[in-house]
Amino acid sequence: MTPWTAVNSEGYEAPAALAVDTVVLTVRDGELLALAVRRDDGALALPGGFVGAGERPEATARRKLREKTGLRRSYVEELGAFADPGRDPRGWIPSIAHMALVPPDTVAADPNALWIRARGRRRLAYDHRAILRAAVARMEGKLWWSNIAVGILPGAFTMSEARRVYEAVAGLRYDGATFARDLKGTGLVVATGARRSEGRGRPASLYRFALRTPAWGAGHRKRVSAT
Amino acid sequence: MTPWTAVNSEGYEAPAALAVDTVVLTVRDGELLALAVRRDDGALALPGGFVGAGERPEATARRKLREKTGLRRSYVEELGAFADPGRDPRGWIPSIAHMALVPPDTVAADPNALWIRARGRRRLAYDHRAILRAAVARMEGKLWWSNIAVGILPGAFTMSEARRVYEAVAGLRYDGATFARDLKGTGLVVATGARRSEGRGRPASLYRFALRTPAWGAGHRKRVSAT
DNA sequence: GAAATAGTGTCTGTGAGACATTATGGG
DNA sequence: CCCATAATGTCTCACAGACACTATTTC
Repeated sequence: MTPWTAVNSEGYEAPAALAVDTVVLTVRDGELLALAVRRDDGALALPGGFVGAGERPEATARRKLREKTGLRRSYVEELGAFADPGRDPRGWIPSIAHMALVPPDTVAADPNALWIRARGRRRLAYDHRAILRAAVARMEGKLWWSNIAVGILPGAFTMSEARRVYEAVAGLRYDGATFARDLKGTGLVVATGARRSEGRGRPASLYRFALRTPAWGAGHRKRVSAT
Repeated sequence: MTPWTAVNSEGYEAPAALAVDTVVLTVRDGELLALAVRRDDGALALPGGFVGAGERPEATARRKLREKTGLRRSYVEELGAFADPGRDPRGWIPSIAHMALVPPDTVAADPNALWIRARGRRRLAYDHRAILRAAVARMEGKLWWSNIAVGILPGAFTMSEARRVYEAVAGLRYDGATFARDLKGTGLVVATGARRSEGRGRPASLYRFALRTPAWGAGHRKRVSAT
């Protein structure tokens, strides 16, 4: 295959296209999962596509996310640019990497899409393993300082549900009592007043995030260790 | 002026170019400063340029930094992509924004370059004010968790010098004794054993960063308030 | 009532912030 | 000698982590 090329109206070589690749993350059964797409040649890649002329890259990310999962209002944030020469064998194609967070019950609408372990060692096409690693690192770093988990947790959730998500993302175990105290202390969540019974045991109070848009909690001590 | 355009070999519209814009930061007289370049039309802009085919964007940033300041080995990190349509009137030109940190004695080699207040309200061309704001926010957020200040402080520095830089970046005042204790506690700096007399007062011990490459300190409490 | 899960109360170690005190130089 | 700055020591408050104990539900 001959690589794609482009020349601009000034006569200089230009990028052949601008791509967006998205790390779609969720938590299921205590594990951090990422969405991958099996290409025609069998290789796995992150969901992505080309930015259209006049389109914002985040809009491209949301468009592709909708195609693969059907979701319309997910948390999406930019990870950074991946533009090293040779990253895409098709030619000079910089990619703006994004990270999206989706609820655990999200089904892969695309038949070629599947969930893989975000911390696994699966091979991915292009430089997509580096992008995946960047997303996991970003997620770990921001978890306690923002309402980033809003994208994974449902509208109302129990402290135990939230704890399992936080544990999966951070790769740590938290004490239930301490976790609830600290998460409430961030000011990012509020009690709904409702309760939910989950099989055996005392019903749990339900909480929701005070904001469903990006926000930061008050200054709290960095979480470095856990039970 | 007619906008630049580009079409790739597949027949689709492509970006007219890939740009890099760099926020060059330093601290002088207790103030956080950024390098700006006066264009022919009189407007101020961040130093930047186009990424060459086969060039890594960070290499472009370093190349332009060298042209404007003569510096070769500065701390440079990526801020993110700025690619909204219409951000550049010349056409579809995404920009990979970078942040560079340079010592206070850096002179602007380019006669059109000047230092402006990073937190000031000067108008900048394109979307460069947004890029500048992103750089200041990144700097504030990372200061205590990394040796990012390595780019601004000289090879050997006193705790007072370091404190003035940290204060300018964070926009806060720190207690001298507490600052020294905490900075030493990060494990990012080591004492050289030498001392330096600065006019009146007891001579100060000199320190240097243990690493001059990007690194993170141990988990420490977030600095949210100060004296 | 037993088991399971939710939630409360409390103790402790650590570290940030503040500040008093001592040390050591220059004018 | 006086002043200025550096460095040390220490007190206190807040909070993370741990864990004992109570509460409320299902089986």
